[in-house]
Amino acid sequence: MTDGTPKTVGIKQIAAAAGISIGTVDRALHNRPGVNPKTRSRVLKIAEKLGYRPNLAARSLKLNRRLRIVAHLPRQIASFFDPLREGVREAAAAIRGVTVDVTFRTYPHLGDGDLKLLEEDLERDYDGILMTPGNPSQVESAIRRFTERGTAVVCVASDAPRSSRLASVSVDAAISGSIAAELLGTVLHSEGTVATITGDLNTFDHGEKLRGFAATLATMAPHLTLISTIETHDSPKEAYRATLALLKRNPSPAGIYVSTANSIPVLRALEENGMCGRVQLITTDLFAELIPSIESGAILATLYQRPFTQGKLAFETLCRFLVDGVQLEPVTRLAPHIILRSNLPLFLERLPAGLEMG
Amino acid sequence: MTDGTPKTVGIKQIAAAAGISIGTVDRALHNRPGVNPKTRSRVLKIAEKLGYRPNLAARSLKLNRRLRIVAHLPRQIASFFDPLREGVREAAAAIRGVTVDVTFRTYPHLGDGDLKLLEEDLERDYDGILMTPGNPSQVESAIRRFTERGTAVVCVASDAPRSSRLASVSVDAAISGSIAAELLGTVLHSEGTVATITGDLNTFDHGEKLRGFAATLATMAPHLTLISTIETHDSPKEAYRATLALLKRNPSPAGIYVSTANSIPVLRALEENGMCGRVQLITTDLFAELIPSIESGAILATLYQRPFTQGKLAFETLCRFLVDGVQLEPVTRLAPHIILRSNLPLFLERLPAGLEMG
DNA sequence: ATAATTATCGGTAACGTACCCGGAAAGTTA
DNA sequence: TAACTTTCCGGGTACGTTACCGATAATTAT
Repeated sequence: MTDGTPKTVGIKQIAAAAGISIGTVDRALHNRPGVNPKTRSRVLKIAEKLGYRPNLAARSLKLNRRLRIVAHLPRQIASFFDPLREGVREAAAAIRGVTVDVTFRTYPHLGDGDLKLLEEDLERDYDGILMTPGNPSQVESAIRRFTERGTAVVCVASDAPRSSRLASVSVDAAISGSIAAELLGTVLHSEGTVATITGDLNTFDHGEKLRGFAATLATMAPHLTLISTIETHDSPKEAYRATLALLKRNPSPAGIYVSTANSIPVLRALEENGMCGRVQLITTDLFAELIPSIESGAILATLYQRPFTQGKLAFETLCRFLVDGVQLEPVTRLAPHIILRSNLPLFLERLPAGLEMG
Repeated sequence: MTDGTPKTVGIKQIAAAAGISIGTVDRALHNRPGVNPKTRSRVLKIAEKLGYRPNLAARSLKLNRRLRIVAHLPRQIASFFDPLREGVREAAAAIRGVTVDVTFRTYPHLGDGDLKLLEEDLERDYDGILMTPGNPSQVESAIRRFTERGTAVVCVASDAPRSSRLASVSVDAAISGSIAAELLGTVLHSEGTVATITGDLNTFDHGEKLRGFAATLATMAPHLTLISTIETHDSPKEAYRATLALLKRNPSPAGIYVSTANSIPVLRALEENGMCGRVQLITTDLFAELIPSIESGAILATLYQRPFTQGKLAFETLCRFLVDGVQLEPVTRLAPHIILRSNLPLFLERLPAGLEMG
C-alpha cells in the first residue's frame, strides 16, 4: 500500500533499517552461525516488513554458478525423442539469471548403450542429468551413485520409481491404455474382439499401457474381448508380419490398439487386406506419415505423448531444483492428448519431419 | 573437446586475448557505435573462438530491471479464471534474473468494468498487461494506447485479433466445437437431433465454438441434425429453464453440446426428466461439481480449456518479450483436453474448489 | 586479577557486465 | 600551424550479494 517509493529493497536496505551491517544481515537471513538470536529475529522481521526479495541474479553472479546438465536420450524413436530434445532446448534458452550448459548425448535405442554413457558421465561432474530409463531396474544403482555425489537425476518419458531420482516426468501409461479401451468401448456398440500391438513389453511402459487397456476394457467395455497381444520390438517388418498373422487368425477384429509408434506397417497390412474402414484403430505418437490416415478417418484416435512438453517440463523441474532449491512435484504424470480428425491441425506445428524407426 | 581449462570465458578474457580494453569489447559485441569495424570483427572472431557465452546473471544484475505487470481478469467464471491466475502466479514465481511485480485486478464479469480498469491503468506506467477481452472491438483503442506508450499487451483466454496486442494465448474455440461434433458423430450411429447450449454468443468465443460445431457436424456427422441453440448468459436459472423448454419441444435429443461452463443446471434438468443416460452430453470446463457426472458416465466428454496452462503460457510470452525482447508466436492456440471417464484422474490435481457462477 | 577463548558484528573485495566520462589519435578547416 | 571536430578506445564505477578478515565485546579459564 505504501506506493511512494517503489525502490528495490535489498540486503542493504534491511541493514540500514536495522542499524547494523550488511554482513550481519546476510548471516541472519541465511542461518549462518555467529549472529545473536535476538538480532536474527529482528532482521527477519524487518526483512518481512520491507518485503525483502533476494536478488537471485546477484547471488548467482557472486557464487558464479554454472550449471552443467547432460541429457541422455536414445536416437531410436525419433518421432518422439526429437521433439523432446527440442523441448529441452527451448526451456534451456528461456533460462535467465544463471548460465547453463546443456550437453546432449545419444545412444542407439532404449536399453542399449545407456549404461555405458552413465558410467562415463559419472566421472565428469555434472550438476544434473536428464535420462530415460530403458530398463528401470538396471539403472537404479547408477542413479544412486549420481545422487550420492550430488548430481540430480530427472527421469523423462519413462520412470525408475524405486530409484533415488529427484523427479520424473512422463505421460501416464496406464491411463493411455484406459483411454484407448474407453474410446473403443464407446464407439463399438455391439460385441466383438479387439487386439493390441505393442513395442516391447519390458520397455517404455508398454506393459503399463496394456494393463490399463485390459482393465478398462473389462469394466467399461465388457462387450469387447481382448484376443491377442503382439510384440513388435520396434521392427517394421515384424509389425507388418504380425498384423497379417493376426488377420489370418481373426479375419475381422472390431478394434486394434497400437501402443507403439511403430504403426505404419500395421496400417499397410490392414490396408492391403481391405480392413482400413472396417476396424477401429487407435495409435500412438504423431509423425508426418500418419497424417493422411488420420485425415481420412482410417484412425479413430491417436494418443499423443507430448514429447515437447515432457522435455520442457523435465528441464524446468531440474533447473528449478538446481537453482532455487525448490522441489516441484516429484512425479508428474501428463495427460496424453487425444488426437482426432477435428483437432489434428493444432498438432501439426512442431511435427517431426519423419519417423525413423530402427 | 578442449577440456583442459573449463574456465569461464567472459568479456574480460576476450579483452585480454585481443589486447584491448573491456569497454571496447562490450561495444563491439553489442553493436554499439564508436568501434573500428576491423576491431569489431576481430573481437567477434575471438569471442566465437573462445566460445564466449555472456553471463546472464551479471547482465541482469547490472541492468537491474524491474518489471511491473498487471493482470485484468474477471471474477465471474471462477472455475476457469482462478486456475488461470494460479498459472500466472506459478510462472511469475519461476522467473529468475529479473524482479517482476505482478498486480492482479478483477472486475465483475466479462464485458463489465474491464474498460474502467483499463482507463485507470493507463495512468500507471506498467511494462506489460495481461487481459481477457470480453468485447474485442471495444478494447481495441485502449490496447492501442497501451502499446503506443510502450506497454506490451497479451490477450489470454480470448483474443482481440484486430488490435495491436503483442500476442494472444487461448484454446482454439472453433476446434473445440469441431471436437464436440466429431465425438457425437462417432458415438451416435443412427440418425438423430442435437442441440447446443452456450453462454453468450458475443463473448468468449462462444460464437466460434458453435460455428466449428455446425461445420463439422455437417461434414463428419451428416446423420445428425442441429435443431436448437440456446443462450444462457451465464445464468443458472436461465440455463435450467431453457433446458426444460428444449426437452418440451424435443423430448429425445440424441446429443447436447454445452459450450459454457454453466452446465450444472443443464444436468439437473436432464436428470429430473430421466434423460441422463439417454442423451450424449459434451460439456466445457472442469470443476468439482462436475466430477460425479463424469465418473458415472452421464457425460460423454468434457472439453477442458486448460486455464492453468493458458495463464502460465501468457505470462511466459509476455516476460520473454519484456526481458529478452524475443517475440514468441504472436498467436498461440492450445488444443483443448478431452476429458473422459478414464483420464479424469489426471485432471483432478489443480482443480478449483467450486464453480462460482453469477 | 590477567590472559585466553568465544560470540557477535563491521568492513570490504570480488563476481561479470553495462555505461559513462575523459583522453588520445586521426582527420578537417581556417 | 593552430584550433577544432570526429573517431576510437581505456579507465572507472556501480549493480546486490557472498565470503572472508579483522575488530570489538562478552565470557570463560588460569
